[in-house]
Amino acid sequence: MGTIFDKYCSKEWLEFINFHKKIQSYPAKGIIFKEGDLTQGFFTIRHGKVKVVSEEPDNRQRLIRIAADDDIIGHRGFFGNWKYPVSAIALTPTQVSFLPTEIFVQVVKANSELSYRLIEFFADELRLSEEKHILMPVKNKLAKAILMNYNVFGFENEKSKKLSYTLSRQDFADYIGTTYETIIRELSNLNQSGAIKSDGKSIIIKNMKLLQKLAMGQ
Amino acid sequence: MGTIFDKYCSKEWLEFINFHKKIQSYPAKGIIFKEGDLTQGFFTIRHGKVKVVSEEPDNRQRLIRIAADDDIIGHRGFFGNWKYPVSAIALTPTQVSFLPTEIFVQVVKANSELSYRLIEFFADELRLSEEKHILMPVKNKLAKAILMNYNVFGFENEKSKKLSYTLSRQDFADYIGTTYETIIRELSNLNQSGAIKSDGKSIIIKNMKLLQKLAMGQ
DNA sequence: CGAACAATTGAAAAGATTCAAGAGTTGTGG
DNA sequence: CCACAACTCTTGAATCTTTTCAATTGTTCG
Repeated sequence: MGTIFDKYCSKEWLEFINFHKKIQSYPAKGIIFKEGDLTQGFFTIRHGKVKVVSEEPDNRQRLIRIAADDDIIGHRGFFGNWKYPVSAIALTPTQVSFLPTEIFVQVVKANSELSYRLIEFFADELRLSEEKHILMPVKNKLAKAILMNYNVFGFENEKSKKLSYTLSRQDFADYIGTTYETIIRELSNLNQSGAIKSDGKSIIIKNMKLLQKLAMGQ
Repeated sequence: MGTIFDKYCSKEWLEFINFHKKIQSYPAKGIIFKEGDLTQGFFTIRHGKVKVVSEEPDNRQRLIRIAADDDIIGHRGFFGNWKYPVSAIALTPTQVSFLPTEIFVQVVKANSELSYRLIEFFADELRLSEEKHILMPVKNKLAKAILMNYNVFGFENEKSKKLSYTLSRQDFADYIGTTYETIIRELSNLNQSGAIKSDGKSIIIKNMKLLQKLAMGQ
């Protein structure tokens, strides 16, 4: 466990990081950073749940990613034109560690193990992003999105199999690239096929195997 | 100009690379590496034109990327489960430099400037991939695809404004995620609006401004 | 030349969007 | 603590875009 820094920096550099990092808190719906802002730094989530979104030309929102404890956010603002290409918004009350850009760059350039892992991290993000291009009916994409919701946020408890935090219909729609009406209809489809039980806002996973099958496009 | 190695490795390491690299040639439609194969190494294109594709569950093809002289290919096979997640296929007769995996990893770990640039490269690839998720009608996506075709392969000559190599209807369809019939229909749309002139297989860009506007979703 | 492949067009069908109207939830101020 | 506003969720019907299937023409290469 722990963040990528904890795992791949030497003790000395970790102290350097701890000296420079700032702890910041945000309420639900709080904006951690905003698309278009100059890249100030790099964030790791201490605890909380966050969505990363991007504003579309047609002022639709696109949900890029969700993140939870120990995940990093803000990395897309690095290495390019040094503006955040996306916004990060807290879904629940969230506490983050903030590391200023120049400190981060210094740490990366000095820790070859860390920079090697960062290549790996970006390569994984790239793979995930490419996977989203696979063409499937909304039903299958939704199954995939629910599994992502589970993978990142987990269950409330093992027994209930209820997601600890369920994305809104609109968030699912923004992730998949469809409308919330369509999400609602497909959600009730998944209900009928017994894959899930959607109870008001929250979702209970009834048949994980089926959901995984659907997510693979079958 | 030159490859990422030429630009960011010391002279000594470049000699090391030159000692270990192998020059390989492929005819048009030749397979440079195949999805699912264990990652053998890393390629830079000496000259030629290449498409990177992935096989879908529904045995459709997805076109991930096109690449030309000095571009790198095969990098998606690194840093994960060490299998190529995609195939690379020559579009025209192509010559590549091949660098075995272990040599590449050795070079990356020893050249911090190179590894920093590789993070940058992957971050750019990620940005490009994310951009493809933006929802647009096929017409606009096609405009974007034609511009990509231009950006990577350029014109035959500045005067004619004819693409030096035009992707097939099927390739455009595989890139955008639609059918070739739809591409044909939208291509004739772009013809009528005066953005392009499609002359048999090849495309002439008539109105670059209009094409760029469409590509931005307007 | 002829076979294989690439491009084109039309018509019917499928899937998703849009618009519209209403029900259920949640949070806040009086 | 209730009431009202704001927000989220749900359902139905018409419409639109794209796909699918089918038939045909054009092009290229051995």
